[in-house]
Amino acid sequence: MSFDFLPDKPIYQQLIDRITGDLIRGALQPGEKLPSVREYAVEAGVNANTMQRVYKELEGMGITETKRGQGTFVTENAERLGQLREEKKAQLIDDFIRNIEALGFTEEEIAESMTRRRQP
Amino acid sequence: MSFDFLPDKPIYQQLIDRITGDLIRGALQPGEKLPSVREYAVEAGVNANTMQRVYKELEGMGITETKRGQGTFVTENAERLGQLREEKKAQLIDDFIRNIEALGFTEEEIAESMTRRRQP
Amino acid sequence: MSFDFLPDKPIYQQLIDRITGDLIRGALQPGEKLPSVREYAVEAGVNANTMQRVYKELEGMGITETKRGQGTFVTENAERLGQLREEKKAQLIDDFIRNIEALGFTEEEIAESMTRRRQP
Amino acid sequence: MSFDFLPDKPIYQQLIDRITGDLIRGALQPGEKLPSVREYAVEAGVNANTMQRVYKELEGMGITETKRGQGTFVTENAERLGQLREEKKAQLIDDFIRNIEALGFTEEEIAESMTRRRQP
DNA sequence: GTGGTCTAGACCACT
DNA sequence: GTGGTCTAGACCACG
Repeated sequence: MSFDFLPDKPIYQQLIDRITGDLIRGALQPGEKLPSVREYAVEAGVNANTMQRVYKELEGMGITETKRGQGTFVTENAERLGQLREEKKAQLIDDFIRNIEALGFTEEEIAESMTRRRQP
Repeated sequence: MSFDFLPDKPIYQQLIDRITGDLIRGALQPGEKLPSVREYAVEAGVNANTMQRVYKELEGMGITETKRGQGTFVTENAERLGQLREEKKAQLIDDFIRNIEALGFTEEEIAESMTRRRQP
Repeated sequence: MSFDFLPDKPIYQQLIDRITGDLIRGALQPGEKLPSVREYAVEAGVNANTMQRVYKELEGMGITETKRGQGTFVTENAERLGQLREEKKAQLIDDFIRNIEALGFTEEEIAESMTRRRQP
Repeated sequence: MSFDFLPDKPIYQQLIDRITGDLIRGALQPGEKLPSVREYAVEAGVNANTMQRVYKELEGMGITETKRGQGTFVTENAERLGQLREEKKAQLIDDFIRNIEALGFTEEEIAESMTRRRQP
C-alpha cells in the first residue's frame, strides 16, 4: 500500500493532515502506538526522513509523544486532542470564507451552490 | 497603496485571485483597460516580474487580451467571463469538500459550525 | 570562518542558540536580513539542509519571517523579541535550579561557590 | 513506586543524577548496599538494561564497588565522594555560565533575576 | 529495534 | 538567487 499525493502540496503536510484526520475521525485512538518511522515510510512510499519530519511536527503540535526507544504514541491528553479538532475545524471554515470573499462571491451564492450540489 | 499578502500563498496567485475577484464582483468590467504592468506593480508593491506573470496567466486563462501598443483589456467575451465565474466557484467548493474529508470531518458537522458561526 | 560545536548537543540547536543569542545581545537587529541559507551554511561549516532546518525552527518560534524570494529577516515584532528574551532567561534559571535540586545541593551552597568563583 | 523522567534527557543520566544526588544529600551513605539491578529497575520502572548501564557508569566513576556475589556498594572512599561532590558542583556552575554566555545574557542580569525570583 | 541527526545532492517555485 | 522539499544513505544514542 502506498499513498497518492497531490502534486501541489508538500508530501509531509499531506501526511500530517492524514494522521490528524485519522485522529479526528477516531481511526487513531489516544495512547495508541503509531507505526515506527521506517515502517510508516515504507507503507506510505516515502523516504524515512520525510516521515521523520512528519513525526517531529506532530510532536511539536503536542499530539504525539515519543517514548525513547519504544516508539511514538498518540498523546493521552484528551483535551489537547479536542482542541486540535476545533482548531482544524475553525481554520478550515476561516480559509473557506476568506477565499469566498477574495474571489468576490457572496456566502449566499456559495451556500446555494453547495446544497444544489448535494441533491442534483 | 500597497497590498497585504498572505505569507503562505504565492503572491502572483493572490494577485490573480484579486483581479478575478474584482471581475466576479463587478468592480472590473468587460472591455475595461487594466493599468500597465509597471503601474500595477508599483501600486501593489510587488516586483514588475511578478506582475508580468500575473498578466500573462490572466491572458492564458482567456480573461484579458493585449492590444499591442494600447495595453491590456478585460475580454468582452461575456461567455468566457461567466464560465470563469462558474469554474472558480466549483473549484472553491471542491477544495473545501476535499479538505473536509481529508481532515476527517463530516459535511454535516462543518455545515452546522458554519451556520452557528453566522448567528452567535 | 567555521564554528566550533559541542559534540553532545545537536548542531542545529547550537546554531539556534547562537542566533537567538545574537538577537538577545543586540548583534542582530529587528528587521535585519539574515545571510541566505547557503551562505550561512558555508560560514558555519555545516550542510545547507542543517541550516535550512535552523531557519525553519526560528520561523516557527516567530522570531524570523521569510520574504519569498528575498530571504529571511528578523521579525520587527519587538514584543515577540522581548518575550523571547524573557522566555530564554526564565528557562535558563529554571533548568539551573532544577539541576541543583536533582543533584542534592542547596541554592545557598551554589550561590556561595559562584561568588567565590568570580573573586578568586 | 516508579519515577518520573524528563523526556529530553536520557533516562540513565537522570538515574545517575538521582543516585549521586542521594549521595550528596546524604540519603545514601558510604559503604551502604544498593538494591540489585533488577530490584532497582522494577522500582524505577525502567528496563533492566538501562539500570545495568547506570550501575556500570557509577562504578566507572569510582562511586560504587561491586563485591562479587554480594551486590553493589557505595564506596567507603570518602575522598572520592568529596571529590565527586566538587566535580558535580563545578560542572553545574560551568554549564550554567556557558549557557548564559551562549544565549547572550550577562551574569549580572541573570543574578538579578534570580534574587528577584526568590523574594517576589 | 526505536527515534534523531547530519550530509550530499537534486529539483522546484517564487521573486 | 531565495527558501522549500525530497531522496538516499550513514551514523548515533537509547532502551
